[in-house]
Amino acid sequence: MIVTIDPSALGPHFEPKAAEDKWDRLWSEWGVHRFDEAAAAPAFAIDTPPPTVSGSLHVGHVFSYTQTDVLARYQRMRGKNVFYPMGWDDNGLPTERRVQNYYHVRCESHVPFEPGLELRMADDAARKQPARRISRKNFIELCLALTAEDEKAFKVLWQRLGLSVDWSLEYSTIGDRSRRLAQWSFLDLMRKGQVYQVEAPTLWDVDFRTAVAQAEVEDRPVRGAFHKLRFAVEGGGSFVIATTRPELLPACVGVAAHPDDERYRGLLGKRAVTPLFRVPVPVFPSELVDREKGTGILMVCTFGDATDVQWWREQGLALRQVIGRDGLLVPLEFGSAAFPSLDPARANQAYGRLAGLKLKEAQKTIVELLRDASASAGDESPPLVEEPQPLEHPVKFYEQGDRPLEYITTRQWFVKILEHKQALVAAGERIAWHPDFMRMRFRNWTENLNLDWCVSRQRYFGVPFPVWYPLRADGTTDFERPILAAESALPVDPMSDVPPGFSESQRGQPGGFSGEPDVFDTWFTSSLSPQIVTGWFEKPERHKRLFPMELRPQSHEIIRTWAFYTIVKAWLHEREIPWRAAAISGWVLDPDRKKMSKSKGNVVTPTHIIDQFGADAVRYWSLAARLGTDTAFDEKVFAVGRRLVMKLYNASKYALAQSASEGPVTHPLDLAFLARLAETAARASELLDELDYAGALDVVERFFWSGYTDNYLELVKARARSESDPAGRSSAVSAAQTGLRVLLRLFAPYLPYVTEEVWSWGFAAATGHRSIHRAPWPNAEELPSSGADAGRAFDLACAFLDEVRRGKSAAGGTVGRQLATLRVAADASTVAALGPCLADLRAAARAEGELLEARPGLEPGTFQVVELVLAEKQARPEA
RNA sequence: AGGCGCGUGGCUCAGUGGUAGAGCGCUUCCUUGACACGGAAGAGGUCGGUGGUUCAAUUCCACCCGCGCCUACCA
Repeated sequence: MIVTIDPSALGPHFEPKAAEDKWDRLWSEWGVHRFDEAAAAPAFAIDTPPPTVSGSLHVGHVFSYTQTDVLARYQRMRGKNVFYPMGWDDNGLPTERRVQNYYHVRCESHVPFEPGLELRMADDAARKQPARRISRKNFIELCLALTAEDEKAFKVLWQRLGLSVDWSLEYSTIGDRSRRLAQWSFLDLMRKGQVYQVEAPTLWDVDFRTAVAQAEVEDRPVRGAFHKLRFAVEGGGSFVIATTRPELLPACVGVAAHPDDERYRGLLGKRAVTPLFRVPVPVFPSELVDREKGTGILMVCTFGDATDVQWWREQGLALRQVIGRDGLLVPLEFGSAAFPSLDPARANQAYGRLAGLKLKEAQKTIVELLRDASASAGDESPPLVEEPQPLEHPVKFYEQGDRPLEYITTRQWFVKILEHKQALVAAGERIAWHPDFMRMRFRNWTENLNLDWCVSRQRYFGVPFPVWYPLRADGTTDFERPILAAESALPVDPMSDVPPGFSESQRGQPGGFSGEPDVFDTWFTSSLSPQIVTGWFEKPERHKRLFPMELRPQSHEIIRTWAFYTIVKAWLHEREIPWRAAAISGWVLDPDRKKMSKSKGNVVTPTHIIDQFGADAVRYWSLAARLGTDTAFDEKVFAVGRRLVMKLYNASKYALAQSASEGPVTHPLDLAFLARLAETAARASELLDELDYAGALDVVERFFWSGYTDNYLELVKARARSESDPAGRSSAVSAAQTGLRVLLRLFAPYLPYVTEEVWSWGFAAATGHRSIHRAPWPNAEELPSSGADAGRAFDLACAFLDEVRRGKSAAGGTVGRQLATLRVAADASTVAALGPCLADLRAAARAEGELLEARPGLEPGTFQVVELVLAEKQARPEA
């Protein structure tokens, strides 16, 4: 197959923007990226990460999403029916925060709904006023409006990058379908007994006023101080504990020491008496106490940390919750059964100073109180033993929060995961992680779980629980008998919808009902992305066909959240893994090797980079980076990508400008070239099958530069326009174009625009595949079978040319310089092997005569310039 | 503190049980007929350190050092 085009009709350079606009339009028109519901071809389903649209766009998005796209495009060319959806993760706190800031509003559940409320972005003047209070329904409307805008911006970027997403499969995690499926998931988990609600100490963010899950917690180093407090012992004596949280002293319900610690053995079983509040608390032994830390004996409070919760449970200690949901110390009265004190009047006086304070203020105040008490107690037994000693220690924060998390007793819904630990670890082992060591992240996290999954959030913009509660005759809520929504009614909002068998007038009335005000953790919905896209119970046939999905691409920091919860859901609902393979991408780092993030202000926006270098070049940068590897942002790599695009464009222009009569590839050099190309294609396919797109790109690119443009095209240039050797000419042109046809397809997943552009010049019509992206991936059948070392003649010719170029350069000549004399030595087998290629070698070297002479002793395949004489410089003949 | 990953030319990164690779940058040269948004040639590395296994180690093993990430660490 020989195609001849008129190169003068083409511009000197590839124009990315024009090509991108044109092909985006045509691909959409032709449905190139559509999943075919009816096709018999095997499906390849990709569980794309729905990006959080309220974040800002940056090059990190470009990076990982392009890496997914290249695999989608490859599979499509392999003939797979590629299922490549895109979703938007819009529900959750980031959106709430963005809406609050953008419109300067706050959501309050009791504020009545204002129909038709329209707000604009708040200006400076508006921001000086207190935030406007609006209803939950209005607030959600604003969230939806703003995320719709954000989603548009993302979609524009995805399209500019050439992501071959099937946009007919677009979804969002707050959309009707996602809400219905999330609520259905909840009902299914209820049915299976995998979800429960309990009133218990839970990780709580006092600013957002919501519970959070273990996965959303991170440690941050915080400056604090050890305070040494003296406790009295009932019956006489005293001891000193060390604490970083003296403000929890009123919540102290016990004292713990190590059972083998000689210093405190005598105290075990007695009761200690707290300073200031004079509350007697039990002293008990625990192996968990670190004898080296502090004074080796500590106070147990409700609740300072996770160990306090554990001791409280194990020892059956009293509950004295002093921290409120808002992070302020709650008002309370000592002297009752819950707050016994040997001196209630004094305790109440002390606590009176603390109630209503923020934690930090409370700490300051209590230290003052202790100091005063110490002054009046004299040297004998001061409650505050010495001045606080500063230290830095890790403290748990909600990852989006600003103040430390507290354990606060609230009623929350949990999904059982602890009892499935082993099964979940086993499920993780069945997934092919790329790179493989990422499976360790999953295993470590899963094995070390110590809390069930808290799925309820006291927030607004999220998927509501499909649950109501009956109200007793006395108006109290009966949480033990939740009323579940009917499956056919989903999605429901219990705050505005009415449970079966009730009427709206009974809302909040004794004997009536109340809606569950909480929403799901956003991961509760996001973890259903495979079910959302495949259709699950709505489209059981399609779900069966696509689930488990083939591929989940995502980055490593959300293995413990998104990957983990998705595996949890697949297991709990269907005893299945959600996908067969996970491709874990790295991060984009700024040039100083810091992770790019909006908060650091080091974000590079992708749009101007695409304007400057073109989408293909930007894709090249993303695709040269291997899975799991972080990459520093470096504009030079975009330039390299652009260079490749230009080279591909120009080499194609040249190859397609050749003409010859149709004829088979017969020349040994051409056959050898195609043999090496066949090996390259085979190797690239192997690597892509292992998801190693970067390795495949490296292989293809190397062959393109060095094999195709630097050497092969130079070697056959003369023969390809020979008037005297029509068969040789046909062979050369045919091989050069076959090579191009293969290389273009090998590059197509990486550089979709330039390859499509070139393909359209002639190959589209000649092959009958109007888009290269639906053309078959190069396979062994279309290239001459490569026997053992079938490519040797090509390697030798390249090595010869290399040696001649070196010799010319050393002699002060340039590549194109004619040679008066050229004699090159090689061993006899090499000379013999190159016999049929001599004419090509002469032309490429710009030399006459025999060129090659056999010399014993030389390594086969190596060449040695014996004599090289530059010809006189000739004026170029006028054209 | 544990786990994982990384340490290769100035920079970014491939790679391999048998005399070190690429791109960028650098030096020199070239507007030759696909390409100056290009091309040719060249300089540049005791492959983090110390031991071990081996005929042979940058590659395998052990230990150590440095960096990064994940997890744990709130008394």
